[in-house]
Amino acid sequence: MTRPSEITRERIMKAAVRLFAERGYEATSVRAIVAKARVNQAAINYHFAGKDGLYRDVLRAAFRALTEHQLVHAAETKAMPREQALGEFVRHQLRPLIARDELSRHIRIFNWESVRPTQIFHQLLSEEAAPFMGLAVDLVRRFLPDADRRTLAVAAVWLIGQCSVFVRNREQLTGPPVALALDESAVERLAQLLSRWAIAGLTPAP
Amino acid sequence: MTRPSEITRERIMKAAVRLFAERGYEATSVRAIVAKARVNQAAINYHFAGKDGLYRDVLRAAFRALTEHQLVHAAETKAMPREQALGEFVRHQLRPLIARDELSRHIRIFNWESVRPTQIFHQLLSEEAAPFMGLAVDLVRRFLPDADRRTLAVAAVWLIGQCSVFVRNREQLTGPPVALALDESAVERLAQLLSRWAIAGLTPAP
DNA sequence: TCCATTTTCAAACCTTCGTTCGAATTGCGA
DNA sequence: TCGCAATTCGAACGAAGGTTTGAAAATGGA
Repeated sequence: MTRPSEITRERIMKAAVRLFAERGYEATSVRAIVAKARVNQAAINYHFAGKDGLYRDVLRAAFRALTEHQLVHAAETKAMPREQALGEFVRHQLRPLIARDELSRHIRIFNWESVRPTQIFHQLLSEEAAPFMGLAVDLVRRFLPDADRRTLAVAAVWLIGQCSVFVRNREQLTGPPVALALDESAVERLAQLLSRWAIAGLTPAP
Repeated sequence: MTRPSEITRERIMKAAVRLFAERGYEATSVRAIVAKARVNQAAINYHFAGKDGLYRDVLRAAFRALTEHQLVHAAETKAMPREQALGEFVRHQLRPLIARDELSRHIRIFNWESVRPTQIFHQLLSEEAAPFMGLAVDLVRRFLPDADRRTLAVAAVWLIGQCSVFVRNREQLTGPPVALALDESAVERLAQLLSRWAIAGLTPAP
C-alpha cells in the first residue's frame, strides 16, 4: 500500500460525499468532483473504476457509519420510554438541518435515494442487509404492538417521510413564503412539534 | 389560427405531461417527448421555444387545472366537519397511486417540484400566485386555530409531506420488502390510516 | 389558382457527460 | 542508484443532451 495514492482516494471520497449529499447522484458530475478534490480527471476511473464505483464506495461508507452510529445509540434508545425514543429518532433525522458534519451528509444522501433510487443503492441494500428501516420499524412497533407487518412498514415510512420533507426542502423552507429560521432552537422546536404529532398519531385512541 | 399546428401542439403537450409526471423535468429528454408525440425533433423549439418553454406551459396548465379543481371542491370542503375535510384532502393527495388521469399527473409533477424545484417553477409560483399551499394551510388552521403563521406552515408541509412520500415511492413500496398491494381498497385503507394519524397529531391533547 | 406565410422535416451543430488512452512522472524495493 | 510498477496527467473519444439551420411541404386568403 502506497501512501500518496491513499491521499488522492481520500480527497476524492471527501469531495464526493459533499457533492452527492448536496445535489444527489445524477446531478453531480465527475468533473465537479475532481475539481473540488483538486485531482486529475482520470483519477476517479483509476481509483474507483468509474462514477458508479465511487458512488458505491460512498454508499458503503455511509451505511457503515450510520449503522455504527445506530448501534451505539440502540442500547440507550431501548432503555428510554417509547415517547422519548421517538423524540430522539426525530431529532436524529432532522440533524442535517443544522449540523454540517459527515453524518448529516450521509443522511442527505439517503434522502436523495428515497427520492430517486439508484440501481447501485438497490444492489447494496440487499448485500449489506443493513437495518435501514429496521430502527424505524422497531420504534413504531412499540406504539403499535399488535399491528401487522404491512401497517408497521407504512408507519415507518410515514415517520421517516415526515422528517425528510424538511431536510430535503431546507433551502425552500428558509425562503419566503414559509421563512423558517433554521437555527438550533428552531430545529429543536420543530423536532418537538413533529414528535408530539407523531406520538399522538401513533398512540391508539382511547 | 391554423388548425393542424394546434394538433401538433396538443400532441406534444399530452406526451410532455405524461413524461414529466413519470420521470420529472431533468430526466425527461426532448427526444423522448417527440418520440412519444410522434412529431419532429424541432417541433418543440418551434412551438414552445425550447424545453423550458414547454415545461412552463405544462406547469401553467397544471396550475390552472388544479386551482380550478380546488375551487370546485372548496365550497363543499368548507361545509364538512374538519376531520372529514382532512380525509378528503389526504384521499386527493393519494390519488396518483391509483388513478392514471390528468389530475394525477399534475399532482405528480408538483411532487417532483417539491423534490427538486425548478427555476421555471419558482418563477411561475410568484406570477401565478396560486393558492398552492393555501388549501393545506386553511385545513390545518381548523385544527390549530390559535397557532401562529410559522406553525401553520410547518403543519401544512408536514401534512403534504406525509402523503407525497407514498406517491413518489410508489414503485419502491410495491416491491419487497414492503410489498404493498396498491389496489383501490388498499389505497383507501392507507388514506384512512394517514387521516387518522394526522387528525390525532393535529388535535391538541386534552 | 397563385403566392406569401406557416409549419414540418432531416441533418447538423454545439455543449456536457463519463470514460479511455498513452505518455510522463513518481514511489519504492532491490 | 537502478528499474519496474504504481500513479498522475492532459488530451481525446463517443454518446447523449438541447438547439439551430435551411430547405421542403402544407396551408389558406386573395
